[in-house]
Amino acid sequence: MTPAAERVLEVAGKLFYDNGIHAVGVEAIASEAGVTKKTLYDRFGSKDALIAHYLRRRDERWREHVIRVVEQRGRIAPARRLLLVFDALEQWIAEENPRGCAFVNAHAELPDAAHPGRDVIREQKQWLLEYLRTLAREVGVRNPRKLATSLLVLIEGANVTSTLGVVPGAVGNAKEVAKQLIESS
Amino acid sequence: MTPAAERVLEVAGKLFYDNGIHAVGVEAIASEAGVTKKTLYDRFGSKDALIAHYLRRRDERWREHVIRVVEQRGRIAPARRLLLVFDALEQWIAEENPRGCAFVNAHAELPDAAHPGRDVIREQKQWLLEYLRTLAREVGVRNPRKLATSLLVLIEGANVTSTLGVVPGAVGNAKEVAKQLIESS
DNA sequence: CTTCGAGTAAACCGACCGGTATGGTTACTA
DNA sequence: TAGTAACCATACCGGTCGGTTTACTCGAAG
Repeated sequence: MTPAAERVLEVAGKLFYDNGIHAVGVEAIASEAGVTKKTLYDRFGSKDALIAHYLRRRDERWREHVIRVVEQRGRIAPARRLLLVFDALEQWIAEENPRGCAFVNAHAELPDAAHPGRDVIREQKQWLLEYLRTLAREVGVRNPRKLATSLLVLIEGANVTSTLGVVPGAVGNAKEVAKQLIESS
Repeated sequence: MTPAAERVLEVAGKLFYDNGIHAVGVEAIASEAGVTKKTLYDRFGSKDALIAHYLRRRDERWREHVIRVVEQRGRIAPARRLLLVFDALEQWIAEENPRGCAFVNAHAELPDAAHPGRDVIREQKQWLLEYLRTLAREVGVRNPRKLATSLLVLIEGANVTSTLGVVPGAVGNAKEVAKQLIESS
C-alpha cells in the first residue's frame, strides 16, 4: 500500500461513511486526498474495488476495537467478558459510528449480490457471530450458538435504534437484556 | 392524488426500495410509470419530496400490516398479542422486505438531517415504539416503556440480521427472547 | 361554450458521473 | 547509469443527473 493509496483509502473511508457511497464521486475522493484520478485508478482499479477496500479496512478496525475492549482485562468471569461486547459497541458508536453500521448502510446501497463489497459485509457479521459464539462457549451455556444469535440480534438492534435516535439508551438496554439472557441460559 | 401521480408513487416505491434511492433517477421512474418528467415534477415538486412521499406511503402500509396482524384475533391474552408483532415482522420480511428496513436503508442514504424524508423515518420508528408501549401497558408489566424499548431493539435487530442473511431464524429467535422478557417483567 | 387542470412530447440546461489517455517528474534501485 | 514504480497535471470520453421550458391535447365542470 503506497502512501498515496493510503491517503485515498483514508479519505474514502470518511467520505463514504459520512455521505453514503453513491453520493461520493471518485473525483472528490482523489482531490480530497491530494491525488489524481489516475493514481486512484492505478492503485484500486475501480470504484467498486475501492468500496470493497473501504469496507475491509473498516471491518479490521472494528474487530481490533472489539477484541481490545473485551480482552483488555486479564482475569474476568466469562459471562462478564461476553457483556463487554456491548461496552465495545457503545464506545464504537460514540467515537466512530454516528451514522450507524457502515456495513448495514453499505448493504442498503449495494443491491447487487455480486458486488465485491457484499462479501466483506457478510464476513463482518459472520465474524461477530463466531466471536460471540466462542465467548458464549467459554461461559458454558447449554446452547452457545443460540445465545450468540440472540446477542447478535441485540447488538445489531441496539446499533440501529441508537443511530436512528429514537431510543437514547438502546445499547445499555440491550446489555441488560443480554445479561438476563446469559444468566438464564 | 391523480392517477398518474399514483403510478409514479407506486413505481418509485419499487425502484427506490429495490435499487436504493440515489441509484434511481427521476427519468427512470417517470418512464417506468408511463409519465413524463413534467408530470412527475408537477405532482411532487422535487425528487426529495418524492422520496418523502415514498417513505410516508411505505410507513402507512407497514402500520396497517402490523395492526392487521396484531388485532385480527378477537379475544387473546395481551402478552400473546404483544408477541404477534414478531409474526407481523416475519410476514412483512417474507412478503415485502427482502432488502431490509426501507427506513434504515433510506437513513443510510440521507445524511442530511434537514431532508424531508428524515422526519418520516423518525416518525416510523417512534410510532412502533409507542405502539409497543401501548401493548406493553395492556399486559400490565411494571415498566412498559422499558419493555417497549427492549422489544424495539429486538425487532430492529431481527430485521437487520435476517436481511443480511447471517442468521436465518433471527425473527423467531428474537420472538423467543421477547417471550422470556415479557414473562420476567 | 369556454375555461382549466391534467396530461403528453421533446428539447434543453449546466453539472457531474466513472473511467481513460497522454505526457511529464521524482526518487529509489538493480 | 539505466530502468522502473509512483506520482502529478490536464484533457477528454460517452452517458446520466435533477430540473426547466415550450407547445400541444383532452375531457370535464362551470
